This record gives sequence, C-alpha cells and structure tokens, in this order.
Amino acid sequence: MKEILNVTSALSEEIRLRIINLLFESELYVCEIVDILGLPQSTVSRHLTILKNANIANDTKSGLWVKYSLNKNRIYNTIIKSLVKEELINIQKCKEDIQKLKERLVKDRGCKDNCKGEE
Amino acid sequence: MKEILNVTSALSEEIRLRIINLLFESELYVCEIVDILGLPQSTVSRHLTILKNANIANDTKSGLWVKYSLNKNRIYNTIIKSLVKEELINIQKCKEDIQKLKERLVKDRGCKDNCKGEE
DNA sequence: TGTATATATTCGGAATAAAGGATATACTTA
DNA sequence: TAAGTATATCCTTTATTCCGAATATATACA
Repeated sequence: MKEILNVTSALSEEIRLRIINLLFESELYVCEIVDILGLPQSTVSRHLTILKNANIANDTKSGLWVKYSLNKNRIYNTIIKSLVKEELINIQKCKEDIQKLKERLVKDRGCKDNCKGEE
Repeated sequence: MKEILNVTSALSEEIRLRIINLLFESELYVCEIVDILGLPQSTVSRHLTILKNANIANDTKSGLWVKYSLNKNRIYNTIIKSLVKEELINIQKCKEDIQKLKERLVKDRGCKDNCKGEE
C-alpha cells in the first residue's frame, strides 16, 4: 500500500505533474527543467527526488549533470501515460511548458551558462 | 489543472483507496462502508465527500440512507480501473476488505440495527 | 410532535508537506 | 590545488491534511 501511495502522492502536486509532462516528451537535465519551469533550483530538485523515490522517474549522472527520465514500469504504462495523454495534454500551462521545452532543446543541451547569449 | 489535482490528491490517501476498492466491487451505503472498514463514521463520511468532490464517486439519497458508487467517467475508465485491477488487488488489506464486503452483502443491506443479531 | 437513526459538518490539535534561501557536496578544469 | 558549476540537502516558516469526538441536519416513524 505504501508503494502505491508513494506514487499517487507524488502525482498530487502541480509542479510534479508539470515535470512528468516534460519528461514524457524528453529526458532532461535538472538545469533544463529549472529553466523551463522558471522555479528555484532547490524546489525543482526536491520535486525530482520525490518522483525518483516514487519510482516514477530515475536519474543518470554524467559528470556534473544529472539527467532525469520517466521510469517505464507498470505504473508508467497505465496511470502515467493516460495521465499525460488524456489530462495534462489539455492543460494550458502544460502546453506552454512543452513549447518552452522545444525551444530549449533546439539549443545546446545543459546548463544556463552553456546557453548564455541566447535571446 | 485543479481538476486533475483533485483526483490525484483524492487517490493519495489509504482509506480513500480502500473505499474505492470496495466501491469498485459494489455500490454501498455509508454505514456499510463504516462497518467494513471499522472506522469512525465521521472519518468515513469526510473521505467520501472528498471522493465525491473529485468526481470519483457519486451519491444517491434514498430516505435516510446514502448510497455511494464510482462515477464511470474518463478517469474511471483509465486511472481508477487500472489502480484497482493492477495495484489494489494485490494488497492484503484490500483483499480482506473485499472479504468483509462479501460477508456483509449476503446479509440485509443497510444500517447496523437492521443487521443486529448477526455474529 | 417527539424520538431515533443515518449522514454531514465543525472544531482544535497533531502531523505532514511545501516553500526558497543558504549551504554542502561532488565533479570539472585551469 | 583553487575556482567554478550542477545538484542535493538543510533550515525555518507557512500551509495543508488528517483525526475523531461532538454537534448539526435531515429523514422516518411511533
């Protein structure tokens, strides 16, 4: 029971749903998620940890950067997928996040300073 | 966004998941849920209100009694169903609840006093 | 009308979770 | 080694959630 409550609790927060919506589109570095959402890094990191502990997301370290992606498990194949495809897809803020994601991904991946000078 | 968060928040509490598991099997009067779960009536009623407000359950008054059932909407057809059939079905406490539900339903429906003399 | 019953709501307190700035950690590179 | 960067964790404050006893509401029936 604790396991499924970990999942549903993780899904009951707006920022985390927005992060899931982004990760459904593409795996992302923490700093990219911070940029796209426009939220403090500590806030984003905390939410990512909660998603990881719920086994919804997992992380891969490569040097300084940590890349997060959705964990393609049983929960993903039913609940997360339908959540994204049937619900989040209709939400304005989530659409805007995806738009920002796409603008972000045509540039160099990675941290803010790699992408300084953008406009 | 608020709507889907209402749903996921409603799903992130153990007692409410147990109630959903019961209602998936059969529509039930409040007093029957109270008996099966063995929890205070105010607690059960509060959780039922949360499920109703999230549009997961709905209620039908008939005289003194209020019968709750799952609302068969889009959320039900994807998230709730898979939650029950893939997750709750494996949880021991939920299995026990279903067992108690079945024992309860072979008796008269309704309130405790209708069923006094049982053992 | 008065009593009993089923359900909903209120209330205060405990527990949990959220926020974001500050700091720590860990890795990279000069 | 020293400085810089990406991420995680800590800390304090604030907000939210849960609990169950008590109370309110609404219906049934003698």
